[in-house]
Amino acid sequence: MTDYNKPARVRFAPSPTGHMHLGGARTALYNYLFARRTGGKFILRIEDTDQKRYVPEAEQEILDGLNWLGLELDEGPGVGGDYGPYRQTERREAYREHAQLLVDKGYAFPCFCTPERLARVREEQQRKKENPHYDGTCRKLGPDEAARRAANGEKYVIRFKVPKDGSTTAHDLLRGDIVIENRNVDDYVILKSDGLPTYHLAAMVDDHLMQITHVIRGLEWQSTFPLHVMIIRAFGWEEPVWVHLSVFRKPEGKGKMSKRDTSEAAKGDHSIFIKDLKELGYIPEGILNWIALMGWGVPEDDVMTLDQMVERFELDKLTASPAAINFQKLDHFNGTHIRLLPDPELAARIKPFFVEAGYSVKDDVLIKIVPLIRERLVTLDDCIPFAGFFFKDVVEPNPDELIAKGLDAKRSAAIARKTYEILSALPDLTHQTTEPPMRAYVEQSGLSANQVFGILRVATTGQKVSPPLFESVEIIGKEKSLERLKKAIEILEGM
RNA sequence: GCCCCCAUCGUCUAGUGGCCCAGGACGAAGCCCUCUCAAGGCUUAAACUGGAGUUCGAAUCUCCAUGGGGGCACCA
Repeated sequence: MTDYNKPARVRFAPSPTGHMHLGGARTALYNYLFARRTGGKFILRIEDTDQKRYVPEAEQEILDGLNWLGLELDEGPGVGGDYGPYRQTERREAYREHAQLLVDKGYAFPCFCTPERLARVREEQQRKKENPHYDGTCRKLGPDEAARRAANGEKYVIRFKVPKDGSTTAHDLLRGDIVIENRNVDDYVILKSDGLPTYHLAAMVDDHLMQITHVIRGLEWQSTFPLHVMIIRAFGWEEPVWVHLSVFRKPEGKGKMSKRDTSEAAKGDHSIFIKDLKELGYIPEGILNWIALMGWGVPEDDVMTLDQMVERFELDKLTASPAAINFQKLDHFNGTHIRLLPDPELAARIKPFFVEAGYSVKDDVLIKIVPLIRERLVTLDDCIPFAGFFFKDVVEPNPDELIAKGLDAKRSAAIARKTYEILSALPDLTHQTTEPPMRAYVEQSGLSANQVFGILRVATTGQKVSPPLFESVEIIGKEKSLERLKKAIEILEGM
C-alpha cells in the first residue's frame, strides 16, 4: 500500500526531442500530484543522451510548459537541487563508471560488433522468422582480448549480459507482477560507442543517485521494464515503486497518439501540443483537469483545481487501460474553469488575445465586459468574436442581418427609428434605464422582443450574436450607440 | 512473427464477491429559463466483449477465445 505520509521523490524525465505534448504533460502532472500529496519532491531531469535527435529549443519548451501549467519544480536544470546536474549529458562520467562496474562484476560486456554486421544478423533472423536479438558474438570474448581490441582503437559498446535461463519478475503498482522469461530479453546496449549511455543505464543510475522512490512513466517502457529491474539488481540497489501509465489513443480511438502525427492531431481548433493549446485559448486549469481524468477516475465532483487534485490523488487508483483523447471534453473543462475565474483574473487572461488581434484595449472597458462574456467562452480567444466590437470605433453590420425576422427593410427601418427616438430621449443608457422603455415599446407595438432587440443588437454590435444587449449598449455608451443606430437606419432606408 | 499489457454506456471513468435490474462526467435527445448566443435547472436514451469454470451469490476471482494497446535500435 502506498504510504502518503512518506515524502516521495519523483521525476519527470523527458527527452528534449520535440514539442511538449499531452502525454508528457499528464506524466508530469501525475508525478507532481504524487510529490505534493506526499510532501515530497518533484524533479525534472533532461534525458538528452541522444545527440542525433536533440532539439535545442525543446528543453526551454518543457520548462515553459511546466511553468505555464503551474507544475512547480523542486529540483531540475535552472532550479538547482542537491542531486544535480539534472541534464544527463552533464553526468556522463557517472554512467561510464557504472557501466564499467557492471563489466567488472560480470553483468555486462564490451561488444565490438559493427552496426553493419548487426543489421545483417537482424535481417537474417527476420527472414527466418526469428525474434530479432543480439546473437551473442562478443559475449564470449575474454577480458584480455577485449582489452587488446579496445586498446587497438576498435569502437565498442557495452551490453548488459542477460542470463540465458530463468525468468525475471518485475512488479508494477497497477498491474502486479510481470513475469518474463530471460531468454526473451535481449542483451541491450547500455553504453553507446560515443561514450554516452542509453536510457536503460542512464535512467537507472540517475534514479538511484537521485534517490527516486517512485518511477511514474509511460507505457512505452513496459517492455524493457524487466531489463531495468535486472540492471538495478545487478548493482544491488533498492528498487523504486514502478508505475507504468497507459498511453493516449487518437480521438478516433484507434492507435497511439503520436507527436509525429501532427497533421492529424493539430488540425482544427485543437492540438496535442501544450504550446498550441495555450495559443488556442485553453487555460492550464482546464487542460490539467482534463488530462488528469484520462487515466484517473474520481467517483464524483470531477471539476477540480490543481490543489484539489493534490488532495484527492491516489497513485494506485490510476487506470491501466489506454484512454482515447476527447477534445470535446477539453472544451467542457476549459469553459468550466474559465467560469470559475474571478473578474480581474479573467480580464488579465483575455487581454493578450485582444492585443494579439490588434485591438487597443482599455482596461476600464475590459473589466466591464468580463461578466458579460464569461459564460460564453469555451476558450479565451472566443472573446474576440464575442466582444471585439467593444473596442471598435465603427461596426459594419451586414445589411441583411439588420432586417428583423419576418419583416422587411422598410419595417425594420421604422423600428430602428423608433428605437433611436426612445434611446436618444434618455439622459444616459444604463441597462436599467434602457430596458424598460424598450420592453414597453415591444409590448405596445405587437412585435416580438426578438425582432425589436435584434435590430438594436445588429446595429450596435455589428453581429447577430452578442452578449446581453442592454448591458452591451451601456458599455458602448450613448454617443456611440446612437451613432451606430443612425448608420443602421441609413443602411435600411437605402435598401 | 515474437514478448508483454489491457478489456464497464459513443468517449473518460466509479465499482475490488452480495449495497449494481451498474453510479458520475463529456457528448446526444427532450423540456424549462430566455433579447441572440451561452450558462444554468430538470428528464431520457446509452455499457459490464464472448465462452467455460469457482461460489449460495460474480462487472468484480480463474482459464480460454476475441478485440485493443505497447514494444521488438549504438531512440528515448
